[in-house]
Amino acid sequence: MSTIKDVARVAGVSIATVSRVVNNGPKVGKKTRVKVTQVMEELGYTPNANARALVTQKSTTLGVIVPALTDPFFASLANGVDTIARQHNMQLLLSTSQQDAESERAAINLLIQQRCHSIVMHSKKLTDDELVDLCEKIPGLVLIDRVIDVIKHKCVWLDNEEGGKIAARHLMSLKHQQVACISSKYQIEDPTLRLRGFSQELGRAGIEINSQLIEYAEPNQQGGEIATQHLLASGQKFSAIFVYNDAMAIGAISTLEDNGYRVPADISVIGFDDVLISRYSRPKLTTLHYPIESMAQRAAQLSLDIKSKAGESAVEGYKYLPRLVKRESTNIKY
Amino acid sequence: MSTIKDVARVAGVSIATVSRVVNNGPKVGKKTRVKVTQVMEELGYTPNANARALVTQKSTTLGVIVPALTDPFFASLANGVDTIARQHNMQLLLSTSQQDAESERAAINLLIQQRCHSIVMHSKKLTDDELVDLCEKIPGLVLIDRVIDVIKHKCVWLDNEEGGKIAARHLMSLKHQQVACISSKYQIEDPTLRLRGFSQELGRAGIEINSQLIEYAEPNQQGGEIATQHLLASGQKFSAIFVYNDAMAIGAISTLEDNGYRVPADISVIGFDDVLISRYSRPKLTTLHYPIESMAQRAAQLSLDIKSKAGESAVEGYKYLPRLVKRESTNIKY
DNA sequence: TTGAAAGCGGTACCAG
DNA sequence: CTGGTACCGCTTTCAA
Repeated sequence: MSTIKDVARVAGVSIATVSRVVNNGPKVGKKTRVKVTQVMEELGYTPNANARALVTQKSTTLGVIVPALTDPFFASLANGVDTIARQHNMQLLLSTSQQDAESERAAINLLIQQRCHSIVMHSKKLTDDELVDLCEKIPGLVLIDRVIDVIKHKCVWLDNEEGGKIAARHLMSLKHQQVACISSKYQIEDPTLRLRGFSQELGRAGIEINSQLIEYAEPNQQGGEIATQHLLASGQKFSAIFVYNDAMAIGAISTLEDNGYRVPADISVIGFDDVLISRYSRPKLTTLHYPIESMAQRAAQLSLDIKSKAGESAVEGYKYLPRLVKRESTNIKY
Repeated sequence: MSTIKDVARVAGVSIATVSRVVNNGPKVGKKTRVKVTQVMEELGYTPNANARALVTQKSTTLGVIVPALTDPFFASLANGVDTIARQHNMQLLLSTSQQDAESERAAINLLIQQRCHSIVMHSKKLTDDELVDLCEKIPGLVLIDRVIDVIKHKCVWLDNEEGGKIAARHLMSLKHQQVACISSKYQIEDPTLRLRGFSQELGRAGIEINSQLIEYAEPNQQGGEIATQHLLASGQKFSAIFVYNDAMAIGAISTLEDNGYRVPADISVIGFDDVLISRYSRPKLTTLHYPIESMAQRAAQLSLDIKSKAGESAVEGYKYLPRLVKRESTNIKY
């Protein structure tokens, strides 16, 4: 791989001049510029980003930390960050965090080693304190899908509680009175907030959720199936189910139909997230759109902005609202 | 961010010594080692990967080039590479190529700038010649989902033709005689090979595909729907459809059912790829598993191996076979 | 066992 | 407009 020196030697100029040409610097004679450019071509010269980063103390790399890419939700998140990265001629440096605190720490350390100054991190396992510390060390660190009050201005998150409320209003507008819920057995923030918003909003209309109609299960399709079996077995009546996420919702629908219930004719089902599969399911799933890709773009932009506006207080975190996507799995109760 | 010099100064040793400690180098007094380690902690010192890469001419980064991450197929590919990267304490450097030749070139150039020596590339737009040239320039470049004869040893690909044959055998074993095909309107290699294998194998059994029963459409759900409408409208009889990919297959099923046909009771449908949605569809899709994640791991490993065994001829490319995954969308013809 | 010093490939300032 | 040169942070001989 040829270096700037090679180019300089062959072109018969100094490395300083080559550097100017490479960076479109001013004050380079036209002739010289042409000559140097030509030699660069000949030699297939490409500047070494490491050397550049070293001397300029800038990185052309945008870091992302997600649990894994196999989950389409996180793939979309990474994709959103990539969109912004491309706009700035930067590249994604990806670190996966495998759902445990230690990996999350390792992931961020690797990014620090690479002197990646802008990072979008999805962290569920590190404590608030640890994240606050990290934010101090890395000014360009932005958290996504999480809010921590003291560093709100570096957070981009979804209002899960409002999502629950929207779902509740939707079902009520469809005249449903007896509703069931399927939540995640992992009592992290998201499911708790969604459920809380949901029941609060129902409560405001005088509807109380029968606690026998709340099931907790693995947040995947099978979990949805099992939870639905329990719901059915409970003997309680219900005309609609609010499900923690789309995968579970699809599992729920499948169990419902296997048991002779039509969706949405007999029972309405509403999911959450609006991931790819919700569009492919039959009936197509009514769900709450989680605008993760926009959020990721916003987070990436925020991370980049912090750097440029260092010191200014203009940069703000951002709360997103889920949006109801009415498809086919919910209907008015007869 | 503190540097090696800071550590050296505070610890009262030379930077050479600090470097030795960092790299677990030999010949460091125990006391010194402890002292230095402690100072590193205090200062929160992290070695600068750029500086290291510069002097060692090695990269701790594994490059991946895919069209985009939104497609779960490519997300899985990236994930496979990440798995290997993690095993080697490396990180993913991701460049997206947006489906056009120019972006693919740009993507790889960015990786070259970063002096990323191991790269797994999914390229459909660059010409064979261009890729062969690139392979020469970048020894660690490995192609995935593509074979080029001269550089076969740097390719990891799927035998699409065999996939078509397997599908054909499966449908024949189910007694289907009149089969339809839905292919992609983009006549790149994959659909062509799948279709060729499929019809060849049928041909061996004396079954010819009625050319009116071959439809070409956009390779997505909607394309599958439209193609199926055409098939139905043609008035031709058929009891099974071999579909180019799962998204189209799901579209096909949906149109079939909308028109009163039961899948698989009336018509069997077989897809290709075995992406996430095929497990979520109703009926669950019978399809050909495309082991993209294993393939990606293999490609990444290959890329890494090339570097270490430079010069040796041991490294070989690898052809993968798709595997039939029998689920619910195909059944014996009555 | 430790330190001094020569780079790795660039950038940017200062002279000329 | 161009060249000389002092670093950027680190690894790696070579001596001590």
